[in-house]
Amino acid sequence: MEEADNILFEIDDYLLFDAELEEQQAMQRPFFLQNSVDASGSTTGVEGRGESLQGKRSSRVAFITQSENENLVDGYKWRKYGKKMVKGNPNPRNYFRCTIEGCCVKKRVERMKEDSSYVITTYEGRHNHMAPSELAQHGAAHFLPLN
DNA sequence: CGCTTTTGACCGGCGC
DNA sequence: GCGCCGGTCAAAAGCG
Repeated sequence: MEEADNILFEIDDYLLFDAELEEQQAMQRPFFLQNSVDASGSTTGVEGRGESLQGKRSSRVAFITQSENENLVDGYKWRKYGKKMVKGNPNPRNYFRCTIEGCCVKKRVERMKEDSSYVITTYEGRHNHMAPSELAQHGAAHFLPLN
């Protein structure tokens, strides 16, 4: 398991926002993940940010991590429900769902086609529950949004 | 025994 | 309507 706490707290933070606010928030801090660094020293950057999802309730954010292991620890528990080869990428895409009952957050994980040492993780939706105990033990409140 | 992963089937949207 | 494509289902297998 790769340690990537700096990044993942930010992701968790982001997912607490409403979809309606997403575009506005993204504009105000377009590179809020840019300088996050995981324990191995890899620097990551935002892949996508709050593109307009008019009409849809989901929020979506993707980020890139240079990592051998694509199973990054983000404090949530996920169940894999699919795997697909997508066009133009020799690497498979994996689909996960949050295991908490009633929580419809999904994520997909795939390696970059240009450089397969990078992992792209895309989160979709908002958790309807707090993050599990590990985050709480670290004082997750510290990372909650200011509003 | 209760979960998770695996994997091909299935499905719906979209372009032609 | 048909086929491609991305996303999801679900049965079976795997695992602690």
